[in-house]
Amino acid sequence: MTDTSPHILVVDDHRDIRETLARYLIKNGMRATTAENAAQARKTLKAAAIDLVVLDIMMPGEDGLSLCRHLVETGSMPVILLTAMADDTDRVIGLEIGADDYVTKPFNPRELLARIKAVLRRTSLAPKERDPISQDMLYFDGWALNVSRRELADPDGQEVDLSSGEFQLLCAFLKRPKMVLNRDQLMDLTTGRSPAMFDRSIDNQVSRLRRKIEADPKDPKLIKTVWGGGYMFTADVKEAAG
Amino acid sequence: MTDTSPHILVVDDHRDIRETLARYLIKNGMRATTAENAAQARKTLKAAAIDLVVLDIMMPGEDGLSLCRHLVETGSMPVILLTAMADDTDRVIGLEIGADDYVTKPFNPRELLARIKAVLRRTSLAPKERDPISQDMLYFDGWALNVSRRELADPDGQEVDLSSGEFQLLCAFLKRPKMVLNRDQLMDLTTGRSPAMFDRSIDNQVSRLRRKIEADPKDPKLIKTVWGGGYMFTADVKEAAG
DNA sequence: CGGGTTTGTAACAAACTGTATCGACAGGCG
DNA sequence: CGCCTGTCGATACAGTTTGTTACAAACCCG
Repeated sequence: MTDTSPHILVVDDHRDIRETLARYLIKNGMRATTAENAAQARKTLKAAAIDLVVLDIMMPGEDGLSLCRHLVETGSMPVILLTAMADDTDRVIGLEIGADDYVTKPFNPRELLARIKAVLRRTSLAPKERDPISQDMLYFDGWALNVSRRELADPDGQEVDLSSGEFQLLCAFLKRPKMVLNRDQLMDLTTGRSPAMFDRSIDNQVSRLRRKIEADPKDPKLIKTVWGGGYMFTADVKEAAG
Repeated sequence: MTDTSPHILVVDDHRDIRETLARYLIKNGMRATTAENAAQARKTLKAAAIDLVVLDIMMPGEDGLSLCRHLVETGSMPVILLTAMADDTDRVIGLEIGADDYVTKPFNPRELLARIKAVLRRTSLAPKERDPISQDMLYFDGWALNVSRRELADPDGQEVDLSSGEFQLLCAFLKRPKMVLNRDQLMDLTTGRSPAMFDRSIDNQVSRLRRKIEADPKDPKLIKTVWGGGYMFTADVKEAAG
C-alpha cells in the first residue's frame, strides 16, 4: 500500500504480545522487529531504519515513558504508545509528552494497524505541507475530549458518539468556557454560515448535545441557558496540547 | 440583539443606495450614518464612535480603496466592501488589503445585514480568544474558493454549492496539488477517521465532486485518477491570504 | 396574574454520506 | 492477442444527520 513497506519496532516485555503483533504486522505487508525492553530498543533503533515505534510504557527497567520522551524530543520518530487499561492518567501522560497516538490494552490488532497506517500517513506528507496536528485533549468535569480523534469519553471512560455538528458545538463551548455566546456567534463558530432569520438550529443542536453529556438534560449543569442572551458553558476546562 | 446597538457608517456616492440601506439598518435595530465620499467619511469617523464601515470602493474623488487600506492599516475598524458587479479583480483586491468581507452590487439588504452581524460577531469576541480568521482564497483553473465562507465560484462567477464532505475533499486536494494522494491519506485529510477495510466512500466523494467542478466528468482534467495509487489534483493552485 | 417573548423538544422532511452492486477498463501473463 | 484479476465509475439504496416547523413550557415585565 505504501511505496516501500514500513519498518515497525514493537517494544513490549510480554513475549506473546510482541510476537503476535509482529506476525500480524508482517502478514499485512509491513516489516517488524521486536524488543523486550528499552535498552534493546535503543540498540535496534541505532542499527536499523525504523519508521515507527510501538511502545508499551509500563515496562520493568528503563521506563517506556522516558524512552518515548527521548524519541519525541530528539527526532521525528513517530511513536504509538500501548497503555495498560483505559487508565486516564497514563493516557494523559502519554499524549502530553508528544506520542503520536496511543492504544489501550487489550487492543484489537486491526485497530492498531489502522492507527499505525494513520500515523505513517501523516508523517509521510511533507512537513511543510502537513497540517498542524492539534493533538490536544480537553477535559471538563470528568469528561475527556480528544479533538484530533473526535472522540469523547465520559467520566467512566466510556466512549460517547458525537455527530459532526455536536462535536463542533462542543468545541466552540470548550474554547470559550464561562462566556455567554449568542446564537449568531455559535452559528459562526460551528458551521460558519450566516444564520437565517428565525433559526432554531442551534437550539436543536444544544438540545441534542445536552441529551448526550448532561446527567439530567432537564436540569443542565454544563450548558446553561442565558435567557435572552444565548448559552454558556459553565464547567472548568483544562487543555493539554500534544 | 447586541448589548448596545452597533453604529454603522455607510459610504456610497449613490444617494438612494446609502439612504435606503441606512433606513434598513435602522429598522433592524442598528444605528446608521451615511457619507457620500471618502472625505466626508473621514470626518464622521473622527466625530462619532463607529463600529463598522460599509464602503463602496468605486467612488469619485479619493478612492474607496485607499480609505479602506487606511482603515485596515491604522486601527481595528471592521470594513465591509461594496463592489460593483461580480468582478473578480475587485473582489481579490478588496480581500487582499484586508477588508473583513465584501458584498457585490446589486446586493440583497438582508444578506448585507447578515454579513454585518457576522463581522461584528467575530470582532466582538476577545482578540485572544478569537479564532484566527483564515480569510483566504484559493484559485485554480479559473475557479475561486473562499475557504472561510465555504463558497466556490466557477470561472463565470457563478456560485456552486458544495456539501461539507465535498468541500473538505476539495480543500485537501488544493492544499496538496500535483501530488498523488491515496485513499487513506484522503480519508485522513477529510474526515480524520480511520478508513474501513474496503471503503469506497472516497471514490464516491471524488465522483460527486467531479460532477460539480469538471467540465466533463467522464474525462476529468482537474482530479486525475492514478491507477492503483489514488487521485491527484493537477491544476495550478494560487492562494491569497486575507 | 396576564400577555408577549423566549426556549425546549418532538416530529417531520430534506440532504448527506457510506455500502452494495454491476459493468467497464487497465495491466499482467501466457 | 485474449483471458484474468484487480481497480475504478456510476447508480441505487439505506442509515444518519440536520434544519424546519409546531406547540408547550418557562420566563420576563408590567
